[in-house]
This record gives sequence, structure tokens and C-alpha cells, in this order.
Amino acid sequence: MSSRRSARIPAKECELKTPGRKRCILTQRCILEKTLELLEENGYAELTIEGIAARAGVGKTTIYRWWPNKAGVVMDAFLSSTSHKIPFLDTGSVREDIRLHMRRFVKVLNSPAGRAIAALIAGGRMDEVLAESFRSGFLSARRSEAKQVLLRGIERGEIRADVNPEVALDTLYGPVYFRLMTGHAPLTSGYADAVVETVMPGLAV
Amino acid sequence: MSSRRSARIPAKECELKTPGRKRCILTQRCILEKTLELLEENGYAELTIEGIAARAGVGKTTIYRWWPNKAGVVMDAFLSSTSHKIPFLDTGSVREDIRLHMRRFVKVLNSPAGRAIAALIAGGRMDEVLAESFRSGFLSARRSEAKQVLLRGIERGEIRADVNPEVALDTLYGPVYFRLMTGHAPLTSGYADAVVETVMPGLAV
Amino acid sequence: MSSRRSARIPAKECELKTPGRKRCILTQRCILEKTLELLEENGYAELTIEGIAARAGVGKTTIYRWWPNKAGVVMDAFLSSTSHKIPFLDTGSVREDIRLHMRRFVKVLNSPAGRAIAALIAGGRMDEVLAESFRSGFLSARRSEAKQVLLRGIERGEIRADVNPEVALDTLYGPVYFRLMTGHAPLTSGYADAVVETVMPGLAV
Amino acid sequence: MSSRRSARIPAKECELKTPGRKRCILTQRCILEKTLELLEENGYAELTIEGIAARAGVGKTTIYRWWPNKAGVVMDAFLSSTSHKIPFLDTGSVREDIRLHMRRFVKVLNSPAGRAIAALIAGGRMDEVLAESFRSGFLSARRSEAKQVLLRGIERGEIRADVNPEVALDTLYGPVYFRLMTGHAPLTSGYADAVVETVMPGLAV
DNA sequence: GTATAAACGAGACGGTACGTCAGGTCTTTCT
DNA sequence: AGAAAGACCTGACGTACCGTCTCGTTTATAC
Repeated sequence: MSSRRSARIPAKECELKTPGRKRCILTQRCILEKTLELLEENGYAELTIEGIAARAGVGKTTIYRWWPNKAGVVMDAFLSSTSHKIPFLDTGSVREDIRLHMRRFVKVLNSPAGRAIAALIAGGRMDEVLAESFRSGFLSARRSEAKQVLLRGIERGEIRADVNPEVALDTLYGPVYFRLMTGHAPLTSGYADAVVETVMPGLAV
Repeated sequence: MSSRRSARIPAKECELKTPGRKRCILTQRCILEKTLELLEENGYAELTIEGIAARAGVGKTTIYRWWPNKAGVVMDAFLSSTSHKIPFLDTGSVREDIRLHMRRFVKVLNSPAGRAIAALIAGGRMDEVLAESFRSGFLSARRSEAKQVLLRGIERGEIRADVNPEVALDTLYGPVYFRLMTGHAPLTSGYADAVVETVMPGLAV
Repeated sequence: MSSRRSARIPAKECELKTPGRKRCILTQRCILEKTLELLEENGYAELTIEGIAARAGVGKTTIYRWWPNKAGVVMDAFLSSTSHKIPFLDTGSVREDIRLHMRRFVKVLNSPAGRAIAALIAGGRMDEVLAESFRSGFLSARRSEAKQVLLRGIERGEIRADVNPEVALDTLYGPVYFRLMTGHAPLTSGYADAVVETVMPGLAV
Repeated sequence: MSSRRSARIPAKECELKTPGRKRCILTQRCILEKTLELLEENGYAELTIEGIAARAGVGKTTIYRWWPNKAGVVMDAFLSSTSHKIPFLDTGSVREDIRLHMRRFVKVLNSPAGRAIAALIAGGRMDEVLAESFRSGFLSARRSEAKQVLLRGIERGEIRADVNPEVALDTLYGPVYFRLMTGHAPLTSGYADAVVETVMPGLAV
């Protein structure tokens, strides 16, 4: 997703210095930063390439040179930020590990980053490329990490061995995303606890 | 959501009939039908008011007279269709009632109507009015119905009395909406079963 | 110009009174008045039928029932006003008669009525029907009156007999209309005098 | 009138060349040409920006980038054409110079260009900017040229020294514009002669 | 009186053009 | 060669009026 012209040989790998102005790494970073700002301020729909270019003090062309469309920039911008990266702890209790992670996740979702995540999921409904980027760049990494935690629980005998981890993860995190997307009820730490308390007993041995 | 001029006193409440040509009900219906068609054909992003007007053989003004924006029309179009209305049965077993309902719901979500629902949820992220319409016009009705089913289960002694129905519903339907919105894994009847089998044991006495 | 339905038999000529509500003369008058107001306020281009209807508290249909288009209403409105009707005096000197008339005409042109006249002439460039109405309803009456004055001058021996009255009138009033329409220089009483002093010697015996 | 962004420093005055794609002169020319074509075909009222854009194969935005409204484009289109530029000759007789010029002017006014001129004068009644453009871009140049001719006549002793050239010009050309604008009588070469014959004797020594 | 018919207000309706915004491409100039 | 500035075509936006068309109400004859 990072570049539409991925075929090009990156400057670092190619010792033969090519003529011409070098790709300005600061410019890239600036674009991504401003994109994230604007995304959190106004959401995906209000976001425009022209707006990003203006805010970053950059020509539209420069953006189009490196990303295919709005979704591309936004995805890169989101992935380049770190606010949403929440490591799992190993407290000894899987239930506790997941509860703590979900509490922190809920906290992130209530921050501007949450708006960005919702915007990306929503944007995925009108742009399959964006959807795929979100899944491969964000979701799958988090899910495989969480899956490890569940498998650890199975090994330790906390979780029943016949539990399907994919489904189990959905029943834990799905409700959180559901409230994020529809806003039909508040998304609080207490809610994270409640979901864990409702679901985990059914997974335990 | 039915009219941007909600300030007007509806005819039923106000015996003083307003003068002027009456709103042509056929036109309205036609607009909503064509909207649904186009929505299912090309998705929410591709949908344009001009497109709807052209397809329905109607002036753009007529659409803007009654709905504030694209989201409004789409919402009304969706609510006026019946394909997504799935009644709960009473088989005697709450678990079975919900499983059957979820299977049918999954089937609907895989039809064009599912695309519309996803579009509406996504649209709600950029338009709070739309979000609220979706919640009050679609979600809350379905949730209160489902809540009745759960409460019935508690009465019958199938479900633990200390279960929070709101949270329980989220753990059942949240995963389904999660897959609908992110598409990270297929949404099948088997998945509906799996979710029920994962969650229900934790709710049972 | 008064009615689009000129085929109808006017009430006066037809003793058989038709049933039905009679044309409300107050409504008509009100429409014409408000039209004139709006014309003087914003000019012909800004004038809209909807605007007239709103200002007069009248349905659009009522206007379209009696006039074919904007030009029709405006023309009738203008002709029904009297501010622009300036009689010629008979002072004994044709030169003086015309000078006095032109001074008063200039004064009218500097009033809101002048704006209306300019608007009508301008409007005639986009609507030949309006142009023709203006000529037959306004111009020709004034010109034939002025022609009488010139002919009187010829009889009395003040004006050369070989003067073409049409051309002579153009050289007297044309300059005034010219300044009205282009505004390239102010339109004052002194200017009226100057034109008369410039042209009349060439017409005198 | 040439550009709505008159604040910009024109390239000629500013040696620092600005970056960015240069204004495509062919596009401009094409727009103006097609505008003139359409103006002459259907008149000012029928002329639409969309029509011009379509005919010129140009985006509407490109037109709005450089001109504030219809009147602006038309004015530029008119001024960029040369059909209406009629030089004065020096035959030795001022009367003859003016008569010949007026005859040619009348001929132009009977061509499509005349329709454009009338449209511009009419348009000036609803747009003071257009009116001013017309005066400064078209009228004043012609009038100062004509004034020179009259002054030459005074020097030579053909014209009385006490004649006010401004008023004299109005009495000569005003009648022509009058007929152009109202169409109350045909505008022929003979008419040009008649006006000259009526007015000039009063100006001669 | 009671039917009949037209005038009238209100306003819905299918349209056309408006002037604006953003998208994505292309060109020019500077670094 | 990379980057900025910005001109360009495209297409949809939401608005203003157009001129036509129902509606129900009101007002005047005519039976």
C-alpha cells in the first residue's frame, strides 16, 4: 500500500546515485501526519486530497505520485501512527489478559484514533482496496496476536480445546466494534468487562 | 427521516388541511424503489442523487424537497423495503429461536440488502442524523424484539437471570455485524451456528 | 398584452354573463404594483415570477393565468403606471415646447421609472415580444405626440418643411436614451438644454 | 474584465516566472470564439455558460476560473473580435468623414456583431461592472477618436468653435444606438446619411 | 336553494442552468 | 529527477426559477 510504484528500486538499495532531487522523506511523513489529523478532525468522508495537500503545504501531484487514492494515503497514515498498537500482557490468566487488552482497546476507540478506525471500516464499504488494506495491515496482525493468547489458554487448560479461536475472538471483539460502528450504546471500560464476563465462562473448561 | 420539513404538522394530528397539490405517493415510492435498486447494483458510494432522479424519471428538486441528502433517501428506501424484516419464532427453545433468526439474518446480509445495511452503518460515521435514524428506525426495533426473546428465556429458566440482555445481544449479533463491516471472514449460516454455540452456553443456567 | 386568453369574449361585449367567480380586480392591480416595485428595485433580470407572486401574496398560477410571461406582466405594470406620462405644452415656441418636455423627461429617467424604462429596453433585447410591446405601448404614442409638435412648428414656419420628423425626433431623444442606456455621461436638465441647442438650429428655417 | 483574479501580477510586469501549468492560450481563444458564435446564433438571453463550455469542449470550471459571469465572457469575446473596429478616414471634409464612418457603423450593427453590442448594453443595465467595461473597453476609445475628428473640423473652420463635442457626438451616434436598442425603425445607410444631414448643419459655421 | 363554473392560494412536479467543489491528469518551472 | 504550483476536463453537488399541474376554497351566476 505504501507506494503505487513499488517496482522502483529504493534509493538505499541502489548505490548508483540517480540524478535529480531525492524523494523527501520529510514530505512523506508530513503528508501522513496531516492526513491523520484531518481524518480525526472530520472523518473519512470530509477528507479530501486537496485538503491534505493544502494542510501539508504540498502539491496534489506529490500525493498522487505515491498513493493511488484517498484510501491509500489514509491507510498508510493510520498504520504509521502507533497510538492504536496495544500489546497483550501475560498475567497468567488468559481471561485477565484479554480483559485488560479490551479495556485499553476501548480507551483507544474513544480517542480520535477510534474515529479513524471507524472511518476506515466505513470507507472499506465503498472501497474494497481500502477494506483489504485494513484487514491485512491492521486486523490480521491484531487477531493473530490475540489468537496466540487464546491458544496459550488452551494449552494451560483455561480454555476448552474445542473452541474455535476465530469465532471466540469475534464474540469478544465483535461487540466492541459493533458499538463503535453503530453507537447504539456507550463504549466504556465497564462494557469491556461485561462482554468478557458474558463470553468467557462459555469458553472456559 | 421521512421529511426534511419535520416541523410541519402531520395531517393526522392537524385537522386543518393544508392547501396545495398533494404529495404524489407514487413518485415517492418510485424514488425509493429506484434508490434501492441502484444501491444494490453499485453500492452507496456510486449512488448519486442525479442518478436516482434520472432512473426514477423525476426532477432532482423533487428528491431534495423531501430528503436532506443521499443518506436520507437511502435510509427511507431501506426502511420502506421489507426484505430485512425477520420475525422471531417461538420454538420453545430460546437458543433455537435465536439460532434460526441469526441464520436468516445472515442470509439477508449476504443478499443485496446486506450491502445496504453496511452502507447505512458506514454512512452513519459521517452523518450523525443518519446514524440516529438507523438506530431508531432499524436497530432498536430489532433489539427490543430480541430482548423479549431473551427475557422469555429467563422466565422459562433457560437463561440465567443475572444476564444483561443488552450485552448478551451484542455478543450474539455484534460478531455478525463485525464480519459484515470488515469482511475479514465469510458470513455463513454455519458461522451463525458457531456464534450461538460459543455464546449461549455462557448464558444458560 | 393584457391577457393570454384573448379569444375569450370580454364581459362587456357579451351580455350573457358567464357563471363562476369574477376576476378580482384588486389582485390584478396588486400584482402590477408589486411588479413595478420589484422592477425598480432590482431590474428586469432579477425579477422573477415567483418573486412577484410572493410579494403580492398571490399564487403563481394567477399570474400565468393572465399573462404569458415575465415580459407581459412587466409591460402591463409599466404601462399602468402614470409617472412616465409627460404631456407637451404649447408655449408658442416649438423649441421651448420640446426643451421643456425633454427636461421633464430627463427628470423622469433619473427617477426609479427611468430604471424601469431602461430595463424594458434592455429586456427587449432578449424578448422580441417585450420589445414590440414597448414600441407599440409606449414609444409610438409618445413619438406621434412629439411629431405633432414638430408638424405644428413646420406649419408655423419655425421648422424647415423638408425636415424628416422621424429623424429629427431621433436626434433629439436618441441622445437622451443613449445616455440612459450606456451611462457614459450624466443625464441632467442641462444636458437636455444642450441637445436642444445643438440640434434645433439645424432644423430651424 | 479580462480576469477575475486581477490582483495577480501579469507575467509581463513580473519577471519572476511562477511555476505551474501556464494558461493555455488556445483554450481561451476557443472559448471566446465559441462564445461569439453562440451569441450571434441565439442572442444573449439564450447564451449559457454550460452551452459555451460544451461547444468549446471545455470544463465549466475553466470558464469560471477566468471570468466572473456570462457578461464577463461575452465582453471579452466581443472586445477580442475585430469586426466592430472601424477607423475614421480623413477625406478633408469632417462631415464626410463622419458620414462614412456612420454608414460603416450601421452596417456593423446590422451584422451579428450588432446583436452582441446591444446585448452588452442591455446587460450593463443589470451589471454595473459590465457597463463600465463596455464604456471603458469600447465606447470611450471610439468616442475619443471621433472627438479628434470633430476637433479637426473646428481647427479647419468647418465646425463652430463653441460646439460641445460630447453633446455633438451624442446627437450623431445617439440616434443610431437608439434604433439599435429599441428597433422602432430600420437602421440603414440612408438613415446614417439622414442623421448627418439633420445634425451637421447645426454644427457648421 | 342548489348546482355549476371560474378565480384563486398553495404548492408538488419535471426540468434547465446555475456557480461550486473535488477528483485525477498534465504541464511548467524551480531545486 | 523530484517537487511545487496550478491549469485543465469531468461529473456531481445543492439551489433557484421555470412553466405546468393538481388540489381544496371561495365567489358568483343560472337553473
